[in-house]
Amino acid sequence: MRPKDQTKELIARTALGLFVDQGIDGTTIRDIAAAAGIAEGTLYRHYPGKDALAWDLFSKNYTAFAGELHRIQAGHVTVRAKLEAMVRQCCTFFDQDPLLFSYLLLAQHGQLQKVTPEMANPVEVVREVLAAGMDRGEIPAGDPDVAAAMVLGIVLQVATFKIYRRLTQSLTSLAEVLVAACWRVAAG
Amino acid sequence: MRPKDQTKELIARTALGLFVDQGIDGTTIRDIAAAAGIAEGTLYRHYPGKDALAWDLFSKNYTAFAGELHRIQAGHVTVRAKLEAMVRQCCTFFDQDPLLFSYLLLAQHGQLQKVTPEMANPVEVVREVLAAGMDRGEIPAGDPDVAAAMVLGIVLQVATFKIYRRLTQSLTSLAEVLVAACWRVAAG
DNA sequence: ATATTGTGAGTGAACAGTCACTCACTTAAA
DNA sequence: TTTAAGTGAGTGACTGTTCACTCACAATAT
Repeated sequence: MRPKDQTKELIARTALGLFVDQGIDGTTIRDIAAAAGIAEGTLYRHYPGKDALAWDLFSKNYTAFAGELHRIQAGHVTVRAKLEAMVRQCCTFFDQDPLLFSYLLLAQHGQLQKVTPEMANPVEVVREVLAAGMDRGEIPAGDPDVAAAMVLGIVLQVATFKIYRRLTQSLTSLAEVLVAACWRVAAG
Repeated sequence: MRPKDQTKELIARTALGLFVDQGIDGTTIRDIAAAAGIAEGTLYRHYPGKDALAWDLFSKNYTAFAGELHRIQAGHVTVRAKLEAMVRQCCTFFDQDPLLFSYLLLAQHGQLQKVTPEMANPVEVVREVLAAGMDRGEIPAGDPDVAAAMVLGIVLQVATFKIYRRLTQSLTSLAEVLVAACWRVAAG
């Protein structure tokens, strides 16, 4: 018998991989159990069900990432520095765990409706940084939601290209280009 | 009895709406038939099956949009003008048929693997425009895939924010901001 | 030291529900 | 009358989930 936490982690990682390349609906409990080398029933010792597994995988990592972004951003003074730090953090995250990053990006469409406003949210962190910068006059005033969308779009679409193998470089190696682009967009 | 084409169009539009707000896997043939006010069997008179319906809906509109982008871009000389025309076309498309735009954006993840290289592709159109501009020295040389990703990201993420009602303005009203941002990113 | 009991992760056949799809049939246009 | 669109109960495959059971191990009693 495996230690309990180890089995739960095995299930989580196995499901993550299958969810990313077959989709959540396209992945069955039997798929996960077979790939993890456990019985179907075992999965239910650790998770209430498939939806709960998918949601757990999403919400825990989504809020954790939001928390990291918030913490890292708080360590800098200027918008420019905050933005740079956040973009670099995204790149590092992607390169360290592309599967998890892909899942957060992919699962959004299905899970985002369950995200409550009080949950820590990466999008909100970026928006707040830009909104504060506009208030302080560091960057030109404008709609902070639009600015946040554009900045996020630059990073996330490059990540998406990597996922679909349209790009082969590491995101970290592109960090400078991305930071520069984001800053140009934000600084107007 | 309805004319054949009219029924097929009714099925297509109804499916489009359900696919966008429940996902393709989350939408059943019964859902589509009920919403369209037809019998399940009727759907099979017009489409070979559910997958074929989803693919037809995606591929026809995806390539049609790519074709429009290509045509519109060809009507301008400078990269700057080509880019502006393409961005404006995206905005117009979104505002005129947000449901269809959402579907193309959403269905990508599931259907993109069926997209063959010889199919007309909006992403490729943008990439080609930027690559040509780099060759001609109109914009600084760089990785055209990265540049295409950043430009696309700006427009698509703003569209995504609109879909999730994080933004309320029409995309057309944001066109100038988007064009300016895309140009700043492309022009380095 | 040895025997007994309790624990809970692991199992997989069974279950009830849902799905995409079929087909014998009806309806109505040509 | 002929042709084709429209119908919806029926079908079999597959789904998420359950549950009675196993068994390695730890705690307790002897």
